[in-house]
Amino acid sequence: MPELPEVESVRRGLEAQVVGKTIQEVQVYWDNIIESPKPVSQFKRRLLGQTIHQVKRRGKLLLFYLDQDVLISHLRMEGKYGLLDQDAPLTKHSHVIFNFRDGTQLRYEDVRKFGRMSLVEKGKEAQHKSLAQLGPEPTFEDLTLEWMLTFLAHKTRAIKSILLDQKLLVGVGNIYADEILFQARIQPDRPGGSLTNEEVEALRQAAIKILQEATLRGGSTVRSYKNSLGQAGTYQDFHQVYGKEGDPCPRCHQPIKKIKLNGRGTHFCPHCQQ
DNA sequence: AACCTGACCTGTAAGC
DNA sequence: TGCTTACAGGTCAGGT
Repeated sequence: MPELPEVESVRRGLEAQVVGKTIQEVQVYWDNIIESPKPVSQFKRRLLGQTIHQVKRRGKLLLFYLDQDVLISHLRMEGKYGLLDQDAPLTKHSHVIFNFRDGTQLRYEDVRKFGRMSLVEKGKEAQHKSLAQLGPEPTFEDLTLEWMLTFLAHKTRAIKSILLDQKLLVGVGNIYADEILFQARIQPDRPGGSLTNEEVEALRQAAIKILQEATLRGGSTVRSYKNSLGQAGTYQDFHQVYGKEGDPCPRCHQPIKKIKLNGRGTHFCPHCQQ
């Protein structure tokens, strides 16, 4: 579910909630969520006694920095964290529980069970396969026009699909891909390599601006997203095309169209995105 | 290498 | 009211 703005909002909540807490016990109710180490008993044992010192983010990944290890966590479509007292009743979607020495617990809940966690030795997290291939963060310093032009050269696949893989830049998912392409006035099915330099620069500006603005608003809540404090985002109130099929385009008033592109619902204005 | 299609899961809403 | 189908903020293994 969450894209960069939502994950960053979760990160900020978690930073305020769990930094300084020491893990006393771990429970796992759905083994497939734990990627490594295997078996899950190892994952649990290694966490015992470690204190959370920092919560960072890279793309859509959350990174919990502990004494010896880094817990890498991806929420995928429906993952959520929450801090509760240890006597609060579990729900049917509570899959991983971190009990702390102070009597509270961090809970990972995930209706679809798509989320994944890995525990890696501190210092080796950048080499982990979930991190090693990631593109730059969407900032003016990291995401340069030169990089984007090089990356996109000769690419034949649709620009929307390129935005969704995390190599050109990190953090974009299905909502923000549509919003960014609308802002940049680029049709989602244009081959990546066919964009002009001006269009690539427009894409760069749109990506940085929209992801920053959405982060400022705590992300978008379309169905179920909440941060670790239980708060919804408000950026959905500013969506121009996502979820707006049939509505008039905010620029030209022609109806917004929804198509399926590479298996993903895709919203755009056929009139002003060429 | 580059690209596309299922598979992973469950819940909700729409269609009949 | 039921039953069936499509769809959902993501990624990856496997195939062409």
